[in-house]
Amino acid sequence: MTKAPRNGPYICGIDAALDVVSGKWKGLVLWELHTHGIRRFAELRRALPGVSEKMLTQHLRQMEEDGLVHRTVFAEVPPRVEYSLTESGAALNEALLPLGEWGRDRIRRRGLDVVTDPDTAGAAAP
Amino acid sequence: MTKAPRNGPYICGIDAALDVVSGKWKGLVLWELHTHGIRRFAELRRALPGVSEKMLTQHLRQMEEDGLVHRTVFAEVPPRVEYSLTESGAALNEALLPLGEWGRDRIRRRGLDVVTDPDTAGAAAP
DNA sequence: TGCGGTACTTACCTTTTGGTGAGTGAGGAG
DNA sequence: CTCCTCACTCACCAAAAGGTAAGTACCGCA
Repeated sequence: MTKAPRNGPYICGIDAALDVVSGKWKGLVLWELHTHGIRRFAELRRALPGVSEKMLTQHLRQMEEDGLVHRTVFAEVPPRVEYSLTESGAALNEALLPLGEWGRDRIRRRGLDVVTDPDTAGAAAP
Repeated sequence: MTKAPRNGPYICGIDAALDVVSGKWKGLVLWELHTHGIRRFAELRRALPGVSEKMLTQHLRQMEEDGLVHRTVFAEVPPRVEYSLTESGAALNEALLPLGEWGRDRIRRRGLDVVTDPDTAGAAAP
């Protein structure tokens, strides 16, 4: 049987929200799509340092199922697939902003490591 | 050697924040401590439907290490241990509020299941 | 005398998650 | 002619997360 779409039962809203963003790269995908609007598969892959193709497709499919991203396939050669945020995905991103700020604060206070790669540099990080 | 405290390297603040709240019950523990101020171990266990003792202690220890909760042990018989939020933990909770609202919205819109237990009923859920 | 409550720890097991490396099929660059 | 790019899929494996059941030491209650 195929994996059912995540559907609880949940204990509260945070529970439901965390279910949808938990996954090693989902937060980053959300942020990348937020800052760039539309991204192709390979662009996302390059933007996420260390992601495997399998995980990226897996996460993108789940996020599509969860109504967070649009997936548009162009019947071209070479193939082209574009991803962008749905309204719900954009709202989720908004809701994640305070969390990102808390995280940056925490990194500052505790002197934690941050990976800096050329793509991320220059853009305001969440 | 013991598990090192979570310390990145992180790609952004959301990354760091999600690292700290990811864990099946952490969001709920945070919320429970937020709404009640101080809770004992057994109270938390009863408040989280289905949590095992092992997971609860494990999560509480990690959260203590991460500076989210205070742990006060009373050298009494029977043993008494009280948990409460640190300043950082309280700030994290604040940062989670918009996320909780997004989650509740999602539950409403998609008609997802919610577990309702007597303890949670009556309090405003996150 | 035996049970339940207190806050755990430990050993063992299953489930979930993530990573690796290969294959696909057509076009464009060298 | 060969390699690279595109956007995947598939089979297999390793690690992490989580669950189960038992044991600990002491008390109050019946």
